[in-house]
Amino acid sequence: MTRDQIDIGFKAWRSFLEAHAVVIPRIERLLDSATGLPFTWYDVLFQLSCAPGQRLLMHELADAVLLSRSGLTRSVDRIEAAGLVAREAIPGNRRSTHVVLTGAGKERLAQAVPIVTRGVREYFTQHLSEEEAAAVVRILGGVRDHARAGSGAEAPD
Amino acid sequence: MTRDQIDIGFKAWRSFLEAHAVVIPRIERLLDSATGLPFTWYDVLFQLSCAPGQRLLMHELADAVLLSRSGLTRSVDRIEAAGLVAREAIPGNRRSTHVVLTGAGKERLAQAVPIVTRGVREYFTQHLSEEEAAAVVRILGGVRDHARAGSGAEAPD
DNA sequence: AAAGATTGAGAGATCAATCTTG
DNA sequence: CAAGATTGATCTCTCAATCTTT
Repeated sequence: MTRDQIDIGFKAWRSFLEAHAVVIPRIERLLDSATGLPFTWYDVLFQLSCAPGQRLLMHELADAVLLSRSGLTRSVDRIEAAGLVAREAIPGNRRSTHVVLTGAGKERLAQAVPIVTRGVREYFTQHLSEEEAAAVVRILGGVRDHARAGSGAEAPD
Repeated sequence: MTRDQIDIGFKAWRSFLEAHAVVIPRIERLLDSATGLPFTWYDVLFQLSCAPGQRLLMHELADAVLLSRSGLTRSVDRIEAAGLVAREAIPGNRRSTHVVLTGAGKERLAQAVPIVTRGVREYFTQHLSEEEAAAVVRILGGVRDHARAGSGAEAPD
């Protein structure tokens, strides 16, 4: 790796960190002021809505929403207390639990989706041409996949 | 914006979120196990080391490290208690404070830099060609700059 | 013993309110 | 009053340890 590559690589890294640090709070703020929903709650509801039967096992949901197992337990506690999801026992499997989207959860998500969609477009996709979006998918998708697979000994949880 | 653009834009957004969610904990883990330093501490020390006189005002530092004002106050409290930075009064300006890197802070940073450099390379820049890194700088840098500038009414702090 | 999920303890972050200085 | 920084209250996350089921 040449000197220039090191420099441009470092700049890419900082752009990545800074874009995240700027965009995420903007979208959280937008979502909260419009719906009172934290972004992490939104992600839980959204991932459940994408799943068949609108339900997932706790550990499947943890993987989907990019949270640790214990972090998800706390989060689901709160979202369940708010009535937007429910834990359901699974017949014939007493060590796993399903998390299901409730009717109230669906309604709340339906309010939130257009807000988030607007925020993501305004703060992120608006600046990307189709080619650039494809480049981001390829580049950052590759980063994600390699980091997940690589050096398995360092996997969390 | 066409239908395909919406889809690819959404995929780009998810890749961005997921890459961050996977890579950051990996690097935090690496840094912590090698030096005992949290990544946020590292960033504070690093930003100070880049500044002339190795010192910055609190609000300058807050901008540099991508943390809220109050978040930085707490963080500097802890780092100062550990002896790695010091607050210094500014002659002729009694409402601002300088944060300065101490000798111990420099040593600690010197240990940490190669670790972080290695982690960033392993989990991030390794997968980027020079062209791709330049694309990331251009694209995500643009996202960052527009989000910072745009819709000023929503700026935090 | 391993998988799935939860809990206790502790650290860190944010918002809104406050204090001080200019 | 505005700028700079801090504090109080609250929320959420993570790690390590634990409990239950297979």
